[in-house]
Amino acid sequence: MRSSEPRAAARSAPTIGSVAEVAGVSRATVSRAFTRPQMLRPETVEKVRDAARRLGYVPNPAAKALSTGRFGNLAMVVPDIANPYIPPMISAVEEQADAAGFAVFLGNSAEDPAREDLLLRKLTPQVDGFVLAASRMGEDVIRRHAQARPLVLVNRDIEGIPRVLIDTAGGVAQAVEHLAGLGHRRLAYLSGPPHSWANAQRRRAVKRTGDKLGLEVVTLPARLSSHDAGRQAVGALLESGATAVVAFDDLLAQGVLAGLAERGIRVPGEFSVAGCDDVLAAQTFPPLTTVSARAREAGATAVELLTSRLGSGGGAMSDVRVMLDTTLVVRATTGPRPV
Amino acid sequence: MRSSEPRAAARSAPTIGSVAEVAGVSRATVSRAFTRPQMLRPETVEKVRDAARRLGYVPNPAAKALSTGRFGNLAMVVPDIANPYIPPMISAVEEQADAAGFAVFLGNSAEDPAREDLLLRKLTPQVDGFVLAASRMGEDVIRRHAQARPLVLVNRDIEGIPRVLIDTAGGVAQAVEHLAGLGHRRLAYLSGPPHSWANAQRRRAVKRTGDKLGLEVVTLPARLSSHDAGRQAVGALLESGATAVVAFDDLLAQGVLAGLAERGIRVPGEFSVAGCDDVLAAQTFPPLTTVSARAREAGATAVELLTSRLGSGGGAMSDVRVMLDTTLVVRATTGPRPV
DNA sequence: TTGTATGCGTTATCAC
DNA sequence: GTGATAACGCATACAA
Repeated sequence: MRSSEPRAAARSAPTIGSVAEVAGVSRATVSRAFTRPQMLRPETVEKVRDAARRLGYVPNPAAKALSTGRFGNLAMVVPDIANPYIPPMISAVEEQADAAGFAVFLGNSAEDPAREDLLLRKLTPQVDGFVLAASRMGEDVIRRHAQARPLVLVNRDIEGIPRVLIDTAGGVAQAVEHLAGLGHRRLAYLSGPPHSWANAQRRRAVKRTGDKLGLEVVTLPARLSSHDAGRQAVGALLESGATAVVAFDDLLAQGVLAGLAERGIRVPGEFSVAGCDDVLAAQTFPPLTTVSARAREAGATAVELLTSRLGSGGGAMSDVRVMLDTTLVVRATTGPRPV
Repeated sequence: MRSSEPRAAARSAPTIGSVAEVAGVSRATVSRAFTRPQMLRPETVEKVRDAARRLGYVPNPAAKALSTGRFGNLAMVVPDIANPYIPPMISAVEEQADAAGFAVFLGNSAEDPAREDLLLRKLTPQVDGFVLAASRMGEDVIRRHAQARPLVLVNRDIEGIPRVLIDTAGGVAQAVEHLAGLGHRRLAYLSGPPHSWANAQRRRAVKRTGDKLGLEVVTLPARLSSHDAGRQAVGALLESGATAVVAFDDLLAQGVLAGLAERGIRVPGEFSVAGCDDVLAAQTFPPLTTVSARAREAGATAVELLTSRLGSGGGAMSDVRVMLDTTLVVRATTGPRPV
């Protein structure tokens, strides 16, 4: 079956067989020396490891996977890698997975549910589990994938599927209270992606807290999370009569800042702006009041849930739902209501 | 060898055997229906594909890899996924790889050459090739890896290894000319990571162009590419007597803008700032004059090089070195020398 | 054009 | 404690 020339990829990499030969033992013994050393005499283990080291032997994961049905790989699928709250999460997932001995596939769905579904289908046969960040797929589709492989969701709340939720409701509520405390009476919420769990959560939190404090709350659509969308929303924002805005995320908030600056409206003197996710930190001008994100922790936690479940032989746990609290970080874009 | 319970990962996924059974053909025919349809009668192909579809058959990549020595996977390794010029590149790599039928592993070296080396070693046995962005590893180490697997570098210039270089020298030279044209006589270059090819290239371009135009050029170290590093460099910047700065990248430039704003120094009225990479677009205040990046194209090109080389049976081409030109994007942070 | 037989590198089940 | 050997799922020489 082998073509005439050596295979393209691994040309004559040492196999378990060559190690066995050099060590003067059987292939089975070599295998055991790595997977179950306690079954062997210590000196045998040493002998085998020595031979392996000399040959530069590395186990072939494809063969291992074929035999065990386990791959040593995870996949992380995200809606938009360019969104700044994603990379820290990826980074945390990668670190945590690496520490647990897993390599990580990355998939970018570009906010397209169909593409996300396809990605999962293609990745399934070579991963042990998935981390899905802010999945845009339908609940039924997610459930189907969860049946094929262990799967942990981040910022998507589906009962029965392990999930890590960054609970921005608390932080957003604090933002509303903060603005109310500064005397604002009419407040706008600038929406994010419509299918986003986070957006629904934040919108609700603004509304509820605003109602409680007797504020008027208007909700403005933005459709996308982007700088431009924020800038373009400024017109509607000013027409709404609000004196302060809570934006779905920092990108939108930054766009709003730019749009206000263009119109010569001073922040926070004439208008207050709060963001969410704390991804731009103090990088805006003025430094943005925002809600802390904990994206790194969310990623790390998701992998912990996944690997612990994989370790326990895939035994389904009861419903797991981890909430990560958030708090308001007051910087310099919020101030007293203009008089 | 199978343990009593079904394997953890793929429980009874349909195999080529089940498809063969349903379609009433041999397993070899099923295999050929997917890999070499032209060898079969069209109706046979149709019959097989039909059965496969009904069963939801997905080829097992581990078995395929074991048999062919090809994996259908690429790995992309980056120094720091949080650096905003990286995600667009990853995104492009992913798209292009996906289009060519490859899945993508992502590795984050955290700027650590040893970690990068380890990552590659662990990934090697399950990928067909690598894209290394701004690798921090030693040249000999890279060459060794390149011997094990086809490998394309981005922004790292090693003879004999295919590489895609974003040639910011041109854009940076334009920036210096632009500043000279505005009357600046003393100019600073704010450095980036010391082991970075891009940093060396940009520093040289500033120096050379400055010399040519009779400007005084001072080079300031920054060690890191970060907002804070830029802000902290402002003191040294002002002491240097320069009236304009070209920063290694936009992040540094943005930090400089913040540091200047803190001191009440107006941009571009009293000081001019230019960045590089165009990752913040118009998101700074004022919108940043910078050098275009083309990170997406670089990523896509790298994958093209890689897959074309893989397609051609791994036959080594002669030296490949793709340069992507850049140009200056003038926005609002550069202006006439203060009088 | 299609079927048969074999091997890819590993783990696991038996023997010894 | 260790050695044969049969899977795992697929691709391919070879036979028909």
